[in-house]
Order: sequence, then C-alpha cells, then structure tokens
Amino acid sequence: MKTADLAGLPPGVPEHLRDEGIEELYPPQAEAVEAGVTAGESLVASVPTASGKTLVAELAMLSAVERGGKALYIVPLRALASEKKAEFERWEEYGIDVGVSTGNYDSSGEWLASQDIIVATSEKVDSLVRNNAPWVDDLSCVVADEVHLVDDSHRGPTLEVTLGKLRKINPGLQVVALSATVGNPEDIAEWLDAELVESEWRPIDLKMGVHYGNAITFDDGSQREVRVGKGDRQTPALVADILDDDGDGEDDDGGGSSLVFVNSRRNAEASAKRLADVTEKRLTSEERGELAEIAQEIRDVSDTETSDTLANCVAKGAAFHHAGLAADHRSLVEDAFRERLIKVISATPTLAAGVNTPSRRVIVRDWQRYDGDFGGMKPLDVLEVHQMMGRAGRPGLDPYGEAVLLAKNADTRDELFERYIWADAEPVRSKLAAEPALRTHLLATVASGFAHTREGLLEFLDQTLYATQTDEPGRLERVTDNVLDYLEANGFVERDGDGVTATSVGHTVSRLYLDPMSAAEIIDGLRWASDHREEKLRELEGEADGSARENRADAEVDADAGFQRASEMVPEEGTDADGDGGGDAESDDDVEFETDRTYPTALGLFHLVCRTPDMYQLYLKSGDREEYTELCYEREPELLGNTPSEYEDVRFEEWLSALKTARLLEDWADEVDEDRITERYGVGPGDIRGKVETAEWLLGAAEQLAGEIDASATVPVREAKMRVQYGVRDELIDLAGIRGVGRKRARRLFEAGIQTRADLREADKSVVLAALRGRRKTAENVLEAAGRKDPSMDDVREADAEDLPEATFETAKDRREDGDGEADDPEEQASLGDFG
DNA sequence: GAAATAGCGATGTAGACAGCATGTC
DNA sequence: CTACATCGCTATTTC
Repeated sequence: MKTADLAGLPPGVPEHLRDEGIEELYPPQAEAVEAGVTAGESLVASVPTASGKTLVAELAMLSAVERGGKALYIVPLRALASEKKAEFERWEEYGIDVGVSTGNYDSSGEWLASQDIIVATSEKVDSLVRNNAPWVDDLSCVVADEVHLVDDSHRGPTLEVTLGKLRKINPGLQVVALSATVGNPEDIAEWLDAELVESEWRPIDLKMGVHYGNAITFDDGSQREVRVGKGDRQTPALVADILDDDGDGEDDDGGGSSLVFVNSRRNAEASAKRLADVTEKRLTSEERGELAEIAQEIRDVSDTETSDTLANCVAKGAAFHHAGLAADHRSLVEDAFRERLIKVISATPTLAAGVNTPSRRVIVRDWQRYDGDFGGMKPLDVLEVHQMMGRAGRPGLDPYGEAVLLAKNADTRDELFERYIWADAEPVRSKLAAEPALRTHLLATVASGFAHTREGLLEFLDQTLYATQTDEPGRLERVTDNVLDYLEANGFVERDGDGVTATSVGHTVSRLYLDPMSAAEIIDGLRWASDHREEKLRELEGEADGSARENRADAEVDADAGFQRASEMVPEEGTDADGDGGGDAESDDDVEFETDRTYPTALGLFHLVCRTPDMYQLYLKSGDREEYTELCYEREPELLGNTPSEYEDVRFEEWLSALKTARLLEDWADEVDEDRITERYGVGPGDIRGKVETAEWLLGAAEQLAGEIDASATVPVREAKMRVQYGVRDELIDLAGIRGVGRKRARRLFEAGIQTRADLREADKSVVLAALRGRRKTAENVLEAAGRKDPSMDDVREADAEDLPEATFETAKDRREDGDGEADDPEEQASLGDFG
C-alpha cells in the first residue's frame, strides 16, 4: 500500500511521509490500515520491535485528530515520553500540537486540553483519570505502547485498569495496542474488542544464533567463524569481530557496533572495562578527540567513582549502562552510541526496555539472572531475550542485524536454540488479582466514582483482561473482599451493606497516588508521633544535655577517612551575630538558643516514608546488620513507632533496611558529598537521585496527610521534604529555594554571611560574587532570582574577590569536592529539583 | 627473589512509576 | 531445595 493513497489524514501528511522516504507501507502497517486504524477501529498489533509500530500509532492518532478528536499515547517510561514527543513534533507544521505529561515534566491541565496528541506514562494517565482531568472526556484515540507490560506484576495492573477506565468513560474510544510478539495476542484483542494484526515481519533481517567454540551458528543454518584464543573470552572476540567487519558494502563505517547484555551492574562495568581494550585500538584520532570531550561531560555530571569509571571507558570507545547511572550519563552514552562514537555498550536490561539504541550486533551474554524468590539463577523470559535481540540491526546502516547468545558447551548451545531461538514468547497473563494491585485500584475506583457498590466494583473488574483470562472464577471476588476489608479497617472507605464510599482520607490517598498501605503506615507513624511527642522529646533533650556527644556516632569514622563533615564547615557561630531565626545546625554543647528541637526529626520522617511499600529500600549487605542494629538503638527515640523485636526476623530486617535508606537521605540532607554517599551505601549516582525523588514525593504526600489528620506534624514534614529536595541542612532551605542556587552555592553564600534571600537582596555584590567563585553571569542570575532590583555586576571589580581570603579558600576546596554536576559554565548549576 | 598464577572462600546480585507548584519546551 | 562471576587473599609455581 502506498502512503500517498492513505485517506483521512491531515493535509500534507502523506506528502511529508513521502519526503521522509516512506512511500510504501510495511506489510504489518498496511494490514493495520486495512483493519481500519485510520478509520477509528481498535487494533492490537503484535509485531517485532522496530517494525514500524510507531507509524501505525501515528496514522491512528493523526486521522483521529483530523476527524476532530484528541489522542493519547501511553508509554511505560518517562524517557520514552520525551522520545515520542520529539518524534511526534514533526507533525506540528500540519497543525498538530503535542504535549507531555509525566511526574517530573508536566504541563498545565488547560494547556494539555488544547493539545491534539498527549504523551504520558500509564501511572500519570491513571492519576489524571483519578483526578478527573477535563480533557480525558475528549479523547477519541488511545495508543498503549508496549502493552505486553500488563504482564508486569508491579505496574501491569495500572495499565490494565487505566485502559478499562478510559474505555468506560468513552465507549466509542479507539484503542490501538502495540505489543511485542507474545504468545497470546488474541487474548489482548478479545479484551479490547479489537482487530488483531500479527506479524513476524521486520524491515531489517535479524539473524539469531549461538556462539560456541570458534563459530556462531545462526538460525538460518549459516555459520560464521569467530575464533576465541585459549584463555580469551567470547564477548571481546565477538565485539572485535564485528568491529573489524566492514564487508557490508554500504559505506566505509569501519564495521559495526555491539550491545552486550549482562545480568548485573557489576558485570556491566567489568565487561565494559575489558571491552574498552578492544575498542581503543580501533579508534581514529578524530574519534578519540570527540570521545575525550564526551568523557569530560560525563565527569561533569557527577563526581563519583561510577562516573569516573564510565568516563574512562567512554574515552576508549566503550561504555556501560545501568540504572545506577544518572539520567544525564545515560543519555550521553545513548547519544554517543547512536552517533557511532561509542562502539560497544555493556548493559543491564535498562537498555532493552528504554529508548531506541539499535546496534549491528547484539550479544546476550547472560541469559540467567539471580532471583531471590526463585532462590538462584533463573532463566530470562523468552520475551525479554527477544526484546534484547530485537535491538540488532540499524536501519539504513546494516544489511541485517545479528543477535548472538553465548554457550560454553554443545549442550548449552542446543538448549539456547530450543529455549530462545526457536521458541515463541510466553503468553501475557494479567497480574491484577493480587492484593497490592487491587488495594490501590479499588480505592481509586471508588474514590473517583467509577463504582459505588461491591457489585459495581466486581462488574468493573469483569471488563479487565484478568477476567477474560481467568479460569478461577471466585478468586477476584475473594481478593476484592479482602481488600475492601482492609480499606475499611484503615478508614479509607466506609461500607453500608453493599455500598462503598471513600472517606475524606480515602479521597486524599487516591489523589496523592499513594499505595493505601503506604498511607496507612504514614498515618500510623504520624499519630504515634503525636501520642509520644512529650516522652520522646524528653528522651532527646536528655541525651542532648547529658554530654557533648557527637551528633552522629560515626563522626569519628568519617574523620579517620579524612572526610570533613558538612557541619564542620559551618562556622560555629553565624557570621553575623543577630541570628536570623532560620534555625542553626544542632550544635552539641551548651546551647545559647532555646532548645525547641523539632519533633518528629528528619531522620524519623525519612525512616517512616522509607518503610512504606512505595519506597524501594536499600538492602543490607554483610556487616550492615550489626552496624544498623547499633544505629537503630542509638537513634531509637527519633523513630516513629515501636522498633520490632530483634527476634522478629523479617520485620526487624525491614526496619533496618528502611533505616539504612533513611540514613542515605539524612546524609544527602546533611550536605554529604555525592561520591561519599555512593561509596558508603554502595549505590550509584542514579540511585541517590531515585531515592531522593521518591522521598520527596512521599514526604509531600505525608505533608498533606498530616494536614488532614494531625496538623501538628505538617511543619516538620515540610521541612524534611525541603531538606531532601534541595539536599541541604535546615539553615539553607531559604537560599536553596532560589532558582540557580543548589546545595553547594547555598552553602558558600551562607558561609560568606548571606543567610537568607533578604540578605541576598541587601548584600555587598562583591561578597556575592566571591562566594559564587567570581562568576559574574551566575551572580547576576542568582541576584535576579532572589528578587534584587539591581542585579547587574558590571560595576563590581573582579579584584574584589581577592579581598576575601575565606572565599578564595572555598574556591580551591570546592574544585576538589564539588560533586554536583556543576560544569564550569555560567549556567552550571541545575536546581536540585530537576533531576532526570 | 620478584612476579605471575592458581586456588579458595566470601560476597552480592535488574528495573523505576507517582503529588504539587513552578518553570520550560 | 536450586547459581555463578568477581574479588581479595594466600599458596604455589615460574622466570
């Protein structure tokens, strides 16, 4: 089918496609059009990755808009939301407006209402539906990307329920579900009342094979010799082989890139280091230069060991990729790989699920992964391996893609062929009938008025994929009753016979997008705090008066390690004597200010949110158990709730891992350097940001819950939230709230005697300039953001900075210690709020 | 005698959505 | 109930 023949699209679109070189639809796309995607028909497309699914979605959305409708594109990851948005923006010249809505990147509701295509994550859509976003009623077309993820036990039910709700709100809704090739696409089609297009077709051929001994055996029977020297590893040999292969006749690209999938972060890093030796030898001097620049950018993202290791690899043309990387690291690596500067990436599954990074050769090195519940190494799902292999073959660059599994012996080779190459992907199974999923979704369904009775809930659930699949009819009803009991017992719903209504707290919980169990934990903790306030305060005061004890037991350890605690950098007495009331750091011995210690403390609140099911906790390594048991007793008065007995193994263990996670947050909010934190907790920079982001969200929710049940805790909660948000001690909260001022600059300003925004408006400009390391543009921006009338630095002499020895000292030290993504340019410091 | 290497036990294990208010594309 | 690669260490061999 010719694109020129497509009917129902906005004028100019077929011509645009032709100009992009798309004159003929791919067979699956043509099938989709025949099935009526451009005429508003619902469709399930179960096709391989990179076979043009996105165009099917675009045709559906553009034709829907042309008919006067509005389209929603649901993605599983935030990173994909921005990728898709960028892709769809090429239609703007034909009058199509594109908007995005995700947790961290949002546009106002009114603005979205005016957009034609909206890209959002499934959770965000769920939340918008819960909160009755007005434009939801106007939708006429919904695309669900990667719909096979309904199989995911954690996030699948959200997609499933959300699609159900959207269809219920708008009975005529066109649903276009894009799926990888799965075992049972007909189930999905039946559930969505949609036509099914099923295809194995791909635009670039994919050869799948297994490497064993000195050759790869492919699924088409062909073989390719790849010799592995004695004592050498298979992976470097395969990477070198394809890098040296320029026999594709297409152009002089000097051979192809590889993606290597491994099963742990550590393996990804170790493998990348080894592969760097392979790639380094094959770089041109031009490439070396460009890679060196990228390596520097990587170092500028974060001053941590992970960052440094990555930069070293990248300089040599290799990289690793996993969730411990900061978002900026990831995109730098992905971009450089697409630009063919980085020749190989060793990655965990992040890359298979994330943004598009095609490669000439994909090597699935590890096909088993440790699984604690399983109790050992578990083979990956066929679907997952297929997703990885599907990354092989760069359109327009490679004659075909190659996906290679590794085997150490002939038996394994045969097993891999059976298990992954000849095998079809598993069927998708709904995970809806599990208590954690239903807890959230039943409450939301009641709260947003989708159902008012138990019967109504069951009726709604009857429309889900789960219902079309189950062969155990009573199960959903049983779990529903358990969940309703739970919700009632915790005061989120009230029941009157068959009727179910959400309480005021229940509405809040649903709106805040909290797992009800998290909300219950937070509410219990806050209530406990207000019941035990006096007693605990006395305990805390007692300790504070008793001795000049160190605030934290490990301070000595830190000192041994040559680490200077943030608190030690704070001048003992404020630089100006008047005391701004902004709250000083808790100094240990005799205090000259009123001892109005806040309660609950930040650590107590961090611990509270860390023990909710919405927080992914750090887990205890060997030796941690002792360390954190001790810490637990020491900080016990701060924890909100009774510490479980040490003999309650599981509960106690969870309590400790929550404490460990809380401590990470406390370190962050005590201005401990990023590299210090990564080292101490064995995490990557991306993990810190992830934890901080989640904590920020949960504390925000806690703040609102506190307002609802017991306002006495709202202030401490808000303060704790702002401390994680900015990564600062309490005295810096005001300064760090200024745009362009993060934890580092706030601390420097504070040390220069500028403690508040008001100070900043009055302060001597040369002092500000010196505190900001002589960066005039930055200083101007900061002053302007602080609301100063005359931010210009033109009249300030550079030499003034030299008059301030303290600040000069700071500059040198900061150069060494900066770990916060500060680049040496005027726009250097991102506000700590905008991760990701 | 220093350095390479083999052997051994301890160790640790993928991923990532969401509120709200604001600022930004 | 289940694994396995890596790391840091020591014992042993090698030049």
